[in-house]
Amino acid sequence: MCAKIASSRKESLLAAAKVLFGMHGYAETTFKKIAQEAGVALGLLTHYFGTKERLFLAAGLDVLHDLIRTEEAALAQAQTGLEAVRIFAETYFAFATDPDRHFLILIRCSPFSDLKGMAEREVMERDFHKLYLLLEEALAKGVADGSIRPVDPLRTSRVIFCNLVGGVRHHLLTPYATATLLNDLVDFVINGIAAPTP
Amino acid sequence: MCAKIASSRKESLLAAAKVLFGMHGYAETTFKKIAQEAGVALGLLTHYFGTKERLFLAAGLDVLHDLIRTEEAALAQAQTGLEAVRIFAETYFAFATDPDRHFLILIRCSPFSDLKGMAEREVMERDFHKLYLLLEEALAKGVADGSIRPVDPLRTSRVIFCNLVGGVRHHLLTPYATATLLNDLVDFVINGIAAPTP
Amino acid sequence: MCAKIASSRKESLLAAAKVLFGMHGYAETTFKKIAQEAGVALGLLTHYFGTKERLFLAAGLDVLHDLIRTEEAALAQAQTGLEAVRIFAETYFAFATDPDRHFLILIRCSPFSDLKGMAEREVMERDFHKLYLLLEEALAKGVADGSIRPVDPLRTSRVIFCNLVGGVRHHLLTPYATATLLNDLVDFVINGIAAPTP
Amino acid sequence: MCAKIASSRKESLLAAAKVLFGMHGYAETTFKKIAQEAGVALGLLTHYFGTKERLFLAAGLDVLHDLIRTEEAALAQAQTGLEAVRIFAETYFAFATDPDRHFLILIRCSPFSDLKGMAEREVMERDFHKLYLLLEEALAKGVADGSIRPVDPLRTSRVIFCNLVGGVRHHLLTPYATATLLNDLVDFVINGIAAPTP
DNA sequence: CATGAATGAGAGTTCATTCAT
DNA sequence: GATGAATGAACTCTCATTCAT
Repeated sequence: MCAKIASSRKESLLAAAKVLFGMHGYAETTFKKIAQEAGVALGLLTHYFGTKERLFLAAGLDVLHDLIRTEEAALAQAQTGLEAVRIFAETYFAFATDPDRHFLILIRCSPFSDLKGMAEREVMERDFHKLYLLLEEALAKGVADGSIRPVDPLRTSRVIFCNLVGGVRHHLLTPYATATLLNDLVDFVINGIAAPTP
Repeated sequence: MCAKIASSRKESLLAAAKVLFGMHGYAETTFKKIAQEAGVALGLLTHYFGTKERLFLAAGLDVLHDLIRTEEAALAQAQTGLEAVRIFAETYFAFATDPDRHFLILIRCSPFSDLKGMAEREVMERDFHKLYLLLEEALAKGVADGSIRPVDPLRTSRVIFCNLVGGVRHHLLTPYATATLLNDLVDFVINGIAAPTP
Repeated sequence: MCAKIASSRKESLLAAAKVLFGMHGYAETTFKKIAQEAGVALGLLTHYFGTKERLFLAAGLDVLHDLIRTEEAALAQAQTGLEAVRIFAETYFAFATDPDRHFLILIRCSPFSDLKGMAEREVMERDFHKLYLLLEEALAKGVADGSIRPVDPLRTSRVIFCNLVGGVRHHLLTPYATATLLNDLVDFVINGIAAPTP
Repeated sequence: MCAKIASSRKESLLAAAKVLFGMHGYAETTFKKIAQEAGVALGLLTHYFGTKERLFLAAGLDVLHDLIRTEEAALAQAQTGLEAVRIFAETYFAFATDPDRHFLILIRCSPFSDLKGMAEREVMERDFHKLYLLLEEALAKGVADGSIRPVDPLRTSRVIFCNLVGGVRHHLLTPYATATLLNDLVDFVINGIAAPTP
């Protein structure tokens, strides 16, 4: 029980960090606010996470790993490579738009974030790279099974990721997203890579 | 002469703000650093721009207006709608990757930025919207002149902008961009909307 | 056995405290560092010693009592009063420069230390006074046995202690000590008090 | 007048720092206490002195330079080398026991202090060395003019400084100083080096 | 217009001490 | 006895903003 209590305090802090960093960003989120939101003492933040930056990274990595696991589970259902790409994109958007997944924190500390000076940025970059690999594999598989045009998997994975990243940022941050934007992007991507039907 | 000196001081501050905000972000950039970079007195910042946020916005809007003017000039050369879309995308990327244009500041204060609490965010959103309109007009023109498939200009403009935004962030912020990414994106977009050739 | 374990834990803490307080001073030394250095649980510090100040004092007194016992044992060998004074000074310097004796902690919590606010300072002052008495007795003995000029034992003991304290601080803390300083001081003191040889 | 006001704020802080660092030591003295004692805003401490350590050093060096100037002025009156040594010692003690000179701060940040980790310790050590040189010169002069026994000036200067340092610490920090201690030390030193009178 | 000294609230972080287990 | 998670006051230092000159 001791372990459980300790664990729950740490988890409360991590959860509060995800919410507040996600909603208000790094600079606007203070230790005080996080501790109050989590309902625990201020000092526990340093106790468990060391520094603000490390907490930020921990919160982001937690969501990132969740996303990777979710993608892997979803991709297991795909029959063809083209189907895998569609599933990847749809799962990505579903995850990003589910408030309970706290994708916003990831927007703020991913390699796409504005935060440049972040120490241990490499950890985030390395783990984020795993997502690209999943997409690359799906593309290679589709080229092999004939469901996808003979494209370069590496270059095409980057092009597709631009669609995903742009879509999520439009949807979550701007007033410019149309109601169908995320669906339109999936269609745009699939049409762009699908093998021609004879 | 007196007015000229004052004006050059104000411009020095704005230029320094673009550089520093762009390189180090909002929170990391202080009045002191800006004043030192510009080589003028600290108090002039408040004198000319009021608050830090207003300076940030002024710097961002300056770049945004520059971008809009640049797009308008480039689009004047386009014959067909499809050509206009290509020019729009290429000009956007060329602007974003030209260090002298200080696009980075725009990344940090555009509606795609992580900064939510920004007052006067609407001003930025309103002016940014003009870019969307330019792209929408190009699409509508292309549909009309037959160079572009019969797509919905509004929805398609958002899809294309996702490609532009994702491309710029990949290129400027992450280690994942391939050497051909920006060209690949232009091709991907053009192929996705071009009218079929008989 | 249980008592032995407890005792060894307490002793580990005291030893670690001597080392760390001696090397880095009172403020720089934390409970965490001491517990880690000793390899025992953090809570045992309060358990055994109450407060940080009490631990500091305990560590200092331990070294002080060691010094007093060492002086007493050494003085037992002296034939004349003058010889006793010489032995006292030499023993003092030998003790202070032996790393295993942890004299540094004594420098930091003796009445010569900069630490003014120390509660229970009187305990330290009272026990430190015993050293002065040993030196006073040696001087009185020397005056009585004719080996020392007819000086006032009290006043002269203070003068001699100034030499000892100054010597130790030069040697341990500053870059100004010459290689022969401690020997020079013994000679200077002995020459200053020795009875003239006819 | 602008310069005068600014200067007086800075001087108030330095004066308050001397008093409080001297009375309560480095760790116990906080920015808040210094600013309150000086009657100025907290932020001015960083504004003028950068960090706490730099302020500490500035306060100590200010007193040290005052001491050096005082010694130099006093030594100008000396006829013989022996007289110069006596004047040096008497001036040192007079300075150290004058509350208006704030010698206590020097005790806490001189190379004889317990503070080891102090950055820029070398500055203090270098300037402190000038005192040793003054004493060495006096000794060399005395040896040359026959007022002092043929001693080694370097080694003897260190021995004498041990007397001064030990004397000041006894007087200022401990309850062991006799009423005549500082005079006794001057006599002890002079007797120890004076050339024998025929 | 121009300057930079002055302000003080608030930030992240440290740490002795407590106490439930 | 032994543990280390938990607490929160206090610390140093930052910085946008003000304002007298």
